[in-house]
Amino acid sequence: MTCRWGGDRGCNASPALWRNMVVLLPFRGNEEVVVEWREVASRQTLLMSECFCISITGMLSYFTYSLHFGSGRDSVGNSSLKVLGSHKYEPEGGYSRKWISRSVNTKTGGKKDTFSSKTSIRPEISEETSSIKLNKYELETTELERSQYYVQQKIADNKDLERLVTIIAFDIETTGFGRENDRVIEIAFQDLRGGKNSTFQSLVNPGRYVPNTHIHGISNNMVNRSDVPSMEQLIPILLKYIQSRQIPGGVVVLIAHNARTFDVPFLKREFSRCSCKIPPDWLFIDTLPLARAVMKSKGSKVPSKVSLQALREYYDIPLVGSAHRALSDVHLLALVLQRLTHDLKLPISGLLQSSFKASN
DNA sequence: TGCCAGGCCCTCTTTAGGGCCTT
Repeated sequence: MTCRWGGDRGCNASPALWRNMVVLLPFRGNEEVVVEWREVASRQTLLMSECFCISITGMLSYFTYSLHFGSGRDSVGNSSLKVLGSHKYEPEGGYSRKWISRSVNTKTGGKKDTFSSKTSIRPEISEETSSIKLNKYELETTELERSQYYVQQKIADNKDLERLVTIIAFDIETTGFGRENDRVIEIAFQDLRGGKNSTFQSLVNPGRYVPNTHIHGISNNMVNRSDVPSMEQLIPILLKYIQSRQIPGGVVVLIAHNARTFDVPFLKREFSRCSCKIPPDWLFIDTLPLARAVMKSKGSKVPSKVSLQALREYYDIPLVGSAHRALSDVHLLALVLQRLTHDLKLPISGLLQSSFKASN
């Protein structure tokens, strides 16, 4: 299984062949996904130009998406996505197929940073700082301060900010801890608003041996295959997924456990390796400091157990799926985040105050 | 032969040591 792009309960896409194929595989009983891979040209740059998705109200959903290798002058950061159709599954009577053609603008290159015009001045914060700190700020304004300022300005400008925020939990599985030598082998996202197309998951071909199968259960044979996309091939799809979830004029916030020192630096390194950059308007939040704050507020000694699995046990959240698989951990993180923000009485605006950018 | 991830946080403290977190 290599790709999932799912709805309320998640769907599963599993290309068994890399090119010229349509695959149907069962997922969670009645759910299935149809994936079609098409080779348009010999160039090995994957573009996702067509995406058939899906959708089914009620109990079942299907996603079909078509990927093809781009040709000509297309680039990784500029491609198009079309939602072309959906499959309706009828467990007792087979399929009924209904195709809908709908274009979605998914151009990813040259995206304007809507906050950039507000980064040069910051009077209200300057008034609160000492002269020494002010001088430091003027000389060494950090990206973190800027990103926080973006959010503060956004809150000030728009009282409906919370409606404009897209919070996406994510997780990666890798071949190890080293950013330089290790590689991502699985990645998953979940838009916490839920709804159709709210989850995305894919295995990633690392192009190297997987030494830590005992951790996540992802074996060498599962990912080092021609039908599993490499990170370079997957990045355009990730960008499209995130963009498809972003509300125009809104803020995308990606949340992970230990994001600041593991997931984000790792992701940043993978993007860099593929000559790509994480979009500057993506904000990140690390739930690890939130967990430490909760434990501290409860009187627990810090450091106490604040791993994702320890938090699952602390909040008495049942284990669903396999721990250390990206999508399972993402689902768990979404539930843990609810508890953490509840315990800390932290509204979205407060949560955003702890956000940072990948460039930090 | 030595290194082998890196950052945060706390303590038995202060500039070091060690545990925790991510795979």
